[in-house]
Amino acid sequence: MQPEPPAPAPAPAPASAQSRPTLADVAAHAGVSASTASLAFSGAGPVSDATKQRVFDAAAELGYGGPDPRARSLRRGRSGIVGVVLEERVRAAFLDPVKIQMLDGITEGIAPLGAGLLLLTDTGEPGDNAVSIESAPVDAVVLIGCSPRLAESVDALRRRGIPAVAIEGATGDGIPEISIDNRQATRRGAEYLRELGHSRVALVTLPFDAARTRGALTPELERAGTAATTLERLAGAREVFPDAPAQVAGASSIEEGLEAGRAVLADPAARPTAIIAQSDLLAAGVILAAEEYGIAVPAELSVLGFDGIRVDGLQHDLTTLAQPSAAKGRAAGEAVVRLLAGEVPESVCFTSTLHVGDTTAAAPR
Amino acid sequence: MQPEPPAPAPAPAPASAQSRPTLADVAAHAGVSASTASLAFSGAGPVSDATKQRVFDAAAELGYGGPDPRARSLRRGRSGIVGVVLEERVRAAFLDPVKIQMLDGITEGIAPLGAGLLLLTDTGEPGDNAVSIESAPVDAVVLIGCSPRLAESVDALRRRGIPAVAIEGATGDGIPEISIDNRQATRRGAEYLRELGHSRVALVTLPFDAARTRGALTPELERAGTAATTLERLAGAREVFPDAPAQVAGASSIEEGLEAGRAVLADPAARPTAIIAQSDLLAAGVILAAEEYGIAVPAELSVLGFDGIRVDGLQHDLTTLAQPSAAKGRAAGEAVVRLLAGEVPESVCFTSTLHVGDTTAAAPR
DNA sequence: CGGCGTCTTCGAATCGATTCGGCCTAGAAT
DNA sequence: ATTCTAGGCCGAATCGATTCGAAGACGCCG
Repeated sequence: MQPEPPAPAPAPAPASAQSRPTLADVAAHAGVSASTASLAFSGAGPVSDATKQRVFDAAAELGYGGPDPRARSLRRGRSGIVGVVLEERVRAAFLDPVKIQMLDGITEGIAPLGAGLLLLTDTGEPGDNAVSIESAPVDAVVLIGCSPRLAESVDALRRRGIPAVAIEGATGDGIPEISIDNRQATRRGAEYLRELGHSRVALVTLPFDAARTRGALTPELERAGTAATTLERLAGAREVFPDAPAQVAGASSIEEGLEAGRAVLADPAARPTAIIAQSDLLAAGVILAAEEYGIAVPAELSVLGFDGIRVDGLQHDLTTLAQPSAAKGRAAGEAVVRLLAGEVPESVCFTSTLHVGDTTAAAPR
Repeated sequence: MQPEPPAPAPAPAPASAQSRPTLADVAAHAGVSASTASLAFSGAGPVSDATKQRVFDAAAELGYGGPDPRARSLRRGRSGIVGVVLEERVRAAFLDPVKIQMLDGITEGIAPLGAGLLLLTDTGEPGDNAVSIESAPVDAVVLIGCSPRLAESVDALRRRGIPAVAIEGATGDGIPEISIDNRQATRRGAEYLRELGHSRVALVTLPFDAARTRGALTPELERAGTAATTLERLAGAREVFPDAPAQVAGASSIEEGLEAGRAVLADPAARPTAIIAQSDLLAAGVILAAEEYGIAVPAELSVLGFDGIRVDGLQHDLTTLAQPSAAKGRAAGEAVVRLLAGEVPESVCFTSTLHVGDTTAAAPR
């Protein structure tokens, strides 16, 4: 045996490699063709165990970390990533338990895909090299509470042939939509309050527009409103209490509910006997406001929420319209799976159920 | 003018296309080379406005939705995606305000990259085609509170040459780490309590292990603990109160804090005068437990938290060790940016500040 | 001992875009 | 009028892996 002085590298150290080894390098090192090495890694084709082992050994020796996902996704035409488009900044979305439950449901729904979730925000400008909704390596996207502004992005998605599913957002473009019966549910809740004898009812609503204008609801704001969910729930309440005054909150949070609640309850003379809040967090805030004023809930004031989340720390069992948030997310995820399988999932409208807790009671005489 | 029966498609409709048009198709349609079309889209090279316009027109006509991000990322070697590795399931992570603030900070930190955030969970098995931490098209990853189990994943990252940053998790592998002074901060808080005259102090801690074992802290559990943060904060408290009993919560939530608080405060005889909770949510739960027992906070019981978040709905200004969560996230994001720029960012250890609210007071005589 | 079937392995084309060096042409300078 | 300069555009190689049809080897059966 002769020495081999020109041998580039001994073996264990990937010293010679300027850059990372590729599948081809591994194949060469293992003495097989690139195709065989590929088969070995993907586990698909028929490869003898011996060969497979040889390939893995070579990979280990070269410090090869597996096939490059970029190349793989180019060739396969799939990236294994599902985009989630939020209309707010990440922080805002994550503060809303309903959105979180939906996100969780989505992850559950797309689990069979083994796909990752890419967070995208729908904030105009696709910067220089930014990964926006228009240029993200996603196999499909879930639009959450999408605004009208999304229209062009939706268009881009269609051009790129990326299937989409919308949650709580009418895109009306052949995109399957997952929604709930906002209007009917609220009406049912309102009817329940009427049955309890309430007639002086006030509303605390979610924002109407992107500017999150706060304060008493004005006809102008109501007309200019773009938030579909807010409008639908409002309409449902108005079907029962056409003249109920409404206070608009700036977001769905206890803090905002507290503020709105203070505004509504400030004047003892004009005090309602029941408040319909458009979310549980708002309702929780309203209850705190009532406590501040020494108003007993539900004896003196009934409070109705919406969502059916467990408000961490609230000492009441909120009467609320429980919507299946996680199920919505799961349905969206499953719709994505079907879309990617070439099927055409239908839109789904979930039903909310009235959960009677201890925050509503017969109207005080 | 004659009718054109055999004409495949007029122009606007991409009817003839079996599959989606590619850049090459657009280039051909515009009468330029593929390279020129590419330059036009990327906006980089010198292309006359006229040519550029011709390319865009052709694209519009063909219904071309822009360069395929998969191919682009293969060629460019970057995907524009940053992975965030959470050790829990998505839902769990999103329920923790601290994590959310960090996520938000991360998005802020990596903003100059224009990159998207890919949510990854570190749950063992990289399923068949799953996009796991081992095979995701990410340019870099942020490890959040990573457990020892992550070791092999970290190894895979190194092999694949993917830079990583760790938040609150000792990886000790040349990975820059963003952390806070858990131990010293807790010690400072404990010292403050001692100065107030407290000596009967109990602890309510975060989980020690992945199983989230609840209950009174046993020496075995303490020894087997793998959660660095929990252990550090515990050590800090023990420096001042070596014999303080500890109750372990199953997670950082008000609910868990409430339960732990009940356990600690159940026996009137063995009641402490102060409780050091390892998170604000736990502290909030403890306060609720105190209220249940009719124990006045802070007159009869002082409660110290950790994190400095605003607990939505809590009627107290919590005395707490405020950590800069968002700043931590931002620092991690910035570290990622630097890593991708080829620099070597250093580890950063943030300092928490003692915020004195209205939940601590001198120890009752 | 030869034909045939099966299990492996290999070649070569392909996915879609980017990029670098070179070539061409028009305008400017002398 | 000729040469120089520079802006524009094109060709061809490349990124790294996957995939399908075909070729090779081996064992079995007649």
